[in-house]
Amino acid sequence: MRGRAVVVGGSGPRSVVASASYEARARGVHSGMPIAQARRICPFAVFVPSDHDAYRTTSREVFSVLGEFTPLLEEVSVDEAFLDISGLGLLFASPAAVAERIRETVRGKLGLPCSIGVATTKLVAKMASRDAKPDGMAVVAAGSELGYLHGKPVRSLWGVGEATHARLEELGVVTIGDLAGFPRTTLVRRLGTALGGMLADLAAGVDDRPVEPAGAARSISVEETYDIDLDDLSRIHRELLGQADRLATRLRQDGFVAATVQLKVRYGDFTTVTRSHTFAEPVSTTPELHRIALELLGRTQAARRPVRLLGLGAGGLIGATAPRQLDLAARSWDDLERVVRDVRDRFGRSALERARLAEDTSIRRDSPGPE
DNA sequence: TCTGGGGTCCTAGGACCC
DNA sequence: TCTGGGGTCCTAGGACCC
Repeated sequence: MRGRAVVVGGSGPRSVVASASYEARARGVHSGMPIAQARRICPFAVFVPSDHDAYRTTSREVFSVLGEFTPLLEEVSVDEAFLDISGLGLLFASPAAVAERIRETVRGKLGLPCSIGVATTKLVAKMASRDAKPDGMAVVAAGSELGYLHGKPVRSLWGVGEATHARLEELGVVTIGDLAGFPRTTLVRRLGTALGGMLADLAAGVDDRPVEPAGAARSISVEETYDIDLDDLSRIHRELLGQADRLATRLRQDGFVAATVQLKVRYGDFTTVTRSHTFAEPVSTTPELHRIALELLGRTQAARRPVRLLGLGAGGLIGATAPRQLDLAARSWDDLERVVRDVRDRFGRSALERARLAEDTSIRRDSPGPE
């Protein structure tokens, strides 16, 4: 397929383009575009389904190569990472030399091209890497960041999407240079504290975000868009059972239990609602997740309105083996008594006592356990 | 043209706590 | 009888990224 227009994505009527070769992109195909549209504008392209297992495997191989250069590696997606190479100064003649060696190694070991942007900040490195595509390298030397940034369109900034772009356009901001000329207070007022502040910084070339290796996941979710909208409640219940099962499997694989469960429903007209619930005791099993999903579903208009998409997510993730906080926020005296009994069974009679009795010196602390 | 799936982070209002 | 200030957590929606 080398040299041909190739479009990767699902085969269903509602599938979108996951990725496309540069030949296809030249014809106007891009990620997120409906496959049906891609077929219209590029009928002679090769259409192939995605193979996420293969991408995951190859991704690990590439990251493994990158990890040999530095442990300061932040994976952005399956095919993209930041590397902090500031510690490699003694081993290489220049940052560009590091980048060239990485490209050679990835090509030599895995037969894959890759593109690299080299710069002093994450933002500029990210933007330079786009300039470097396909299969190249781009360096923005220290000190030349502002000159590099200011001529570019604001939309090219990482963090400026369609919505923010539209609002900036209303302000007459076209380039990053325009943005840099705007008072920070105006940006904060119009765009909010976090976004306004960040854009003001980025436009000024200020970006001290460190390269951070990924921490634990914050949420896990599954979702599916149906080829034909669902309007049968029993079918919807069954779909949610399948999703509960998939979600439970992933939670178990990754070693998590979830404090929060979220249901997502997209109706036929594309409006999307979410309903969530947080529990004192985390959940993780298929029956639990399914029961909760049905409860949450009851607070939507699913089936009364046709359903295009269903999704189930888990948040508030806690390591499955982590010690659990006993539920002291008991909902009734019965519950409270049960908790007190449980605590005393585990830690001894003196582990818990009523505060009103606390001055009674007869209460002994006969174990070094929790107070 | 009719819009995937899996994530992260932010905002705003409200409940609740001290 | 009416009411402060500071904080956390939850919920729902939304923007953004690949």
